[in-house]
Amino acid sequence: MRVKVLGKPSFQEAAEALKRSIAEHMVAIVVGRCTARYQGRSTSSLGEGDRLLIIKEDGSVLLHRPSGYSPVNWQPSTSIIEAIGDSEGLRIKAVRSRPREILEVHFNHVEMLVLIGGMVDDAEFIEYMDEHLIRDLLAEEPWLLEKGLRITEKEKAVRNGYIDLYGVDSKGKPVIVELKRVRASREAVIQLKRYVDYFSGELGVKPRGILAAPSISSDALRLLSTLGLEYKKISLRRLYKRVWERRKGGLEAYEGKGTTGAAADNGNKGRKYSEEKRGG
Amino acid sequence: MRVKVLGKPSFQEAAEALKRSIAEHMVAIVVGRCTARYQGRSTSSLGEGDRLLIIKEDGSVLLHRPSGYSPVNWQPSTSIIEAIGDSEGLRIKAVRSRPREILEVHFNHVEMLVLIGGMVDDAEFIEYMDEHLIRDLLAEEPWLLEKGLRITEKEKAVRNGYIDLYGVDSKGKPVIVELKRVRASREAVIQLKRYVDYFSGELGVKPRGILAAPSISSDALRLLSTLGLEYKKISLRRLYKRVWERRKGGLEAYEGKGTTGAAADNGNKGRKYSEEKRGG
DNA sequence: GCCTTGATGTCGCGT
DNA sequence: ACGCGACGTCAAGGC
Repeated sequence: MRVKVLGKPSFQEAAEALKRSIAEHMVAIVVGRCTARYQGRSTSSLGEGDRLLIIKEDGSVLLHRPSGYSPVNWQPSTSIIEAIGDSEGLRIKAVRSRPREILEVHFNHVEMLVLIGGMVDDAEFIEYMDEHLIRDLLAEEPWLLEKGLRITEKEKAVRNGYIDLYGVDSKGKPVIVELKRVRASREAVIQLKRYVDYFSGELGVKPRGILAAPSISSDALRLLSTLGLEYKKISLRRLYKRVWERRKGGLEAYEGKGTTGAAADNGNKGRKYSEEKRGG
Repeated sequence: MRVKVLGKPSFQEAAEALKRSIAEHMVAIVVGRCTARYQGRSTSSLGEGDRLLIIKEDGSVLLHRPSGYSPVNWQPSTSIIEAIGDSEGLRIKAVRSRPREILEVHFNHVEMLVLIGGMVDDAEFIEYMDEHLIRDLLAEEPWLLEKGLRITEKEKAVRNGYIDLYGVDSKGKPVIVELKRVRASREAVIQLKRYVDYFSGELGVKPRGILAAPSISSDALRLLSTLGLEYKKISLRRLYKRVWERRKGGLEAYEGKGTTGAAADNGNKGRKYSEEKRGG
């Protein structure tokens, strides 16, 4: 990591440094006073204020105000970036082709410029208990959802979208499970309804529809019963514990999806889960 | 704006500086090598790498990798932040109470620390052509949507949600308009269907359902016709031009919603639009 | 490329 | 606080 700091550079100096930094895929931070204009999917204009502009290695551009989580203006990684410095100020223009979007940031004061080269970050980001992992666990251990339930397919593609879990209950009735890792809203109910409708129409059989979530809004629950669907409460904490036990127990790897490094797809997409334990 | 830069500070120095910066609501940037752990709504762990940590005035925490739009880990503004520096490293812990979330970032190398005090940013952020503005324009000038259409209500609350525009067509038939600023997908069609169904059931009258959007996916269009609903293409560019003309023409203010500064709610929420011009 | 879904989504508004 | 919908959502995965 090589860091270079320019304090109160001239606009020309700043522009030159930025150009080099962009060409060499460095990370640049501009601290100063600016305005911004955006045109593309929407149109916005931002008055003058003190901000933080970050240009990343891949050309992502983030303009941050002194407060708040989200950038006030930005450009995703696919953008082409220009920096122009003249007597009037430092202009940074980031253009994206598809969709066509232009972000222009105009600094009339640059307090500081930081250039960072050679940042190395190959590390794996592991996320536990995303929906994917919950789905895999419940596919392997469907009794956590309901006694006697047998799951035959995960992420089953249907015309309408994707069914999280599909299977058969103890009485031989088909079951569609829609999974949410957060409180279920009306939207989730509607999503489930869609899949159930598809099956009713396509196969002539009305399957049970189960919405599995840690909690559900009262409105959603009401709608659910109106539509003849079911709610099954799940405990993320309990599922997480179960995943952890499995990993310790040396069963199959439940590593969670890594954004970098080895993926943990255990490749049993079409596998049938024949044995149903009654260990609950 | 006061900026202070510490190059390769000791962990203790860095922690002290950060504590001060947090207490005084400054903006701080840490450049260095770190790992991170998060636990709360989800759980994640991030291996060692070179990153950018930003702590804002309101206590927002953003941990950015050298690439990509979104932070790899973060904490929104409501968090309480601790900084501890010892021989092993610099630890930053950001805790949020509701929901309970903890983010810990552990730097084993600090390349640079930047502290920025007194950032001033009161500027207004103006966004043109969000859905709200389009809705207001079309409510005022419904002939842009269809000749003879009369809009009686905006954002009409019904059991199912909110109808963007509600009115009556030239033949006296009720019309429900669902508006999308972006390409309409199947979801939008389903949303519209819901409202139409509500009206059919509740009032015993089947209204026309119009999906107004700049474009529509082929699947969504197919579904739309199956359901007996209509698609009306709108041109954002044209609408934008119209808004601009109105503003220039000195009609009512169409300022777009400002996140800071004066809001532009022209307060005609329940207003009826009696006159229908046939100027199209 | 289009389409669909998930997300620690975030944000803003209304009740 | 919850509920709900928009977002320049972003990002990933299928086709």
